Amino acid sequence: MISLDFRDSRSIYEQICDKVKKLILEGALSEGDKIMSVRELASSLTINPNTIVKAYKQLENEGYIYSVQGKGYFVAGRKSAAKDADFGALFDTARATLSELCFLGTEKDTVTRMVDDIWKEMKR
Amino acid sequence: MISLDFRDSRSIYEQICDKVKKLILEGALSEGDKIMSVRELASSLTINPNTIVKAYKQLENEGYIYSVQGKGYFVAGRKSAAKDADFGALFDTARATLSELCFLGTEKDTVTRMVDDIWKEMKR
Amino acid sequence: MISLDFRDSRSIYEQICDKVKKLILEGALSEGDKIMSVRELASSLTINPNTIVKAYKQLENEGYIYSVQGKGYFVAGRKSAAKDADFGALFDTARATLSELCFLGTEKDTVTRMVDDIWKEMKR
Amino acid sequence: MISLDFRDSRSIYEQICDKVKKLILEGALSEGDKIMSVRELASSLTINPNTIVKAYKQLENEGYIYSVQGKGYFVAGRKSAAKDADFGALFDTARATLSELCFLGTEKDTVTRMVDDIWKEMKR
DNA sequence: GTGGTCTAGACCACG
DNA sequence: GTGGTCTAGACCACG
Repeated sequence: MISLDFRDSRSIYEQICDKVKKLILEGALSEGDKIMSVRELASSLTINPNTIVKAYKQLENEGYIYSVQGKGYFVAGRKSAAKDADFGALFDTARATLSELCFLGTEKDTVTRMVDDIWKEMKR
Repeated sequence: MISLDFRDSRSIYEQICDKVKKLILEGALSEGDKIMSVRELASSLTINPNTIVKAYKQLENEGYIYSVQGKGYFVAGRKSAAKDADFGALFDTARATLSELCFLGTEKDTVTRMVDDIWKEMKR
Repeated sequence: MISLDFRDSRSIYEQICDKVKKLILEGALSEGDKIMSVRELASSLTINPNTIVKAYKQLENEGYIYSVQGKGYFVAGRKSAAKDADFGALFDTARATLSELCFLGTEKDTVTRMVDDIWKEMKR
Repeated sequence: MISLDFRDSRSIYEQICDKVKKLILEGALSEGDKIMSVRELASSLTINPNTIVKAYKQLENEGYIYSVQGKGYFVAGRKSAAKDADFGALFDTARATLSELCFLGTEKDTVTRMVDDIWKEMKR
C-alpha cells in the first residue's frame, strides 16, 4: 500500500515515484504485475489523477514500468530499468551520501553491513 | 574554487551548498577556515548575493559552518555537523540509492570498493 | 507470423497495421495473396476481432489491401498503394528523421548504405 | 515562429515538440539560445501553458533543451541530444519510411539527393 | 518574470 | 474501465 507524508518536503509525485519504485526493488511487485490504475490510486490517496500520471510517466521514463493502452501500467524487468538508468548520477548520489556519513563519524562496519544486507536480500 | 552548472536541474543555492559541503568533506576546507564572503562569492559567480546567503544559512543549519558577526563564515568541526545531522534521512537515501544500484545489476564488489575508498580517503 | 509487443507504446491496431505492411514491403506477401482472416488473426493473437477490423480498414484506406465480400482480404499491388499514398507526409517523415540522425552525428555513409540496401533488396 | 495546424492528427504538444526541434536542427536556434518562455508561447498560440510545459519536458528528456530555474529554457548542444537519443528507434523509423517510399516506386536518386542535401546543409 | 507542482474536471482513443 | 490529452487556473520557489 502507498501512503503520503504531507510533512515530507518532497513533492507528492516524487513520493509516489519512490514508493512504487521501492515496492519493485523489494520484490513486492514483480515483472509483469499490474500496478494500481491511475484513477484507483488517485482516489485512494484523495489526490488529483494528473499527479499520479506524472509519477507514473516518470517511472516509465526510468524504465521501471510501462503502460498498455486501455489496460493499465505494468512492472517492467530489471533489464528495462538498467537500460534507461543514469548510473553516473546514481553513483554520484551514493558517493556524496556515503562521504557525508563517513565525515559525520559513521563506522565503516555499519555501512558495510548495510551493503551486505541489501545484496543478500536482493538475491532472493 | 566553485563553479556553477546552469544545466544542472538543481537550484543555484543548492549547487553552492553541495559544492561547499564537498570541499569540507574532502578536507579542502578545514575546521576554523574562513570561507569566501557572501559578496566575494556572489561577484565571482555574478549572481545575486541573496542566493549565497540562502546557501550559507542552509549550511549553518546543518552545522557545517558558523557565522561571526562582522567577520564572515567559518568552517565548523565534525562534531558540530554530527550534532545537527539527520542520520535517519541520510541512511534512507543511502539505502534507497544502493538498493537501486543493486537491483540494476551493479556488482557488490564495485560498491564495497567505493566504500573502502571513501573511508580510506577520509582518514587522512 | 504476427506477434504483438504489449510494451510497445503504439496501439495494438497500429502494430498490426505496421506488421502486415512490413510483410508486404518485404515481399513475404505478394499481390493477390489472401491474408489471414479477421477471425483467424484475432483468435491467434487472443484479441478482439474489432481491433483487427480496424487495422485492416486502415490498410485498405492506404491501398495496401482490398476486401472481397465473403472471401476475405487480399494484397493489392504497388500501383494501388502508390495511388492512395500521401507522399508529402512520407517525405516529411523521412526528411525529419534523417535530419535528426545527421544532427546527432550519424555518418552520411551509414545512411547511404542503408538506402543502398533497401533499394537492392526491394528489386528482387 | 511557431504555428499550429489543427487539421494535423498529431497532438498539440507533439506538434510543438517537432517545430522546436526543427528550428534546432535547421540551426535557427543555436546552443545556449533562450527559447520562448512557457507563458509567452502559450499566449501567442492561445493554448494552455501546461501543454507547452509538456512539450518542453519532452524535449528536455530528449536532451534538446534544458531549463534554468527562474530563467527559462535554453538550447542544449548536439552532444547532449546525442547522449539521450534512441538511435535504434530513429533508424527503425528511417528504415520503415524509406522502405515504404521504395516500394511505392520512388527513385533511389530522389532519396540520395535528399540525403546529400541534408548532410550538406547541416555542415554549415 | 520564470519554471514547477497541483487541483478539478472534460473529452478522447482503445479495446 | 483504462490511459492520454488538454483546459483553466491557483500557488509556490527561485532569483
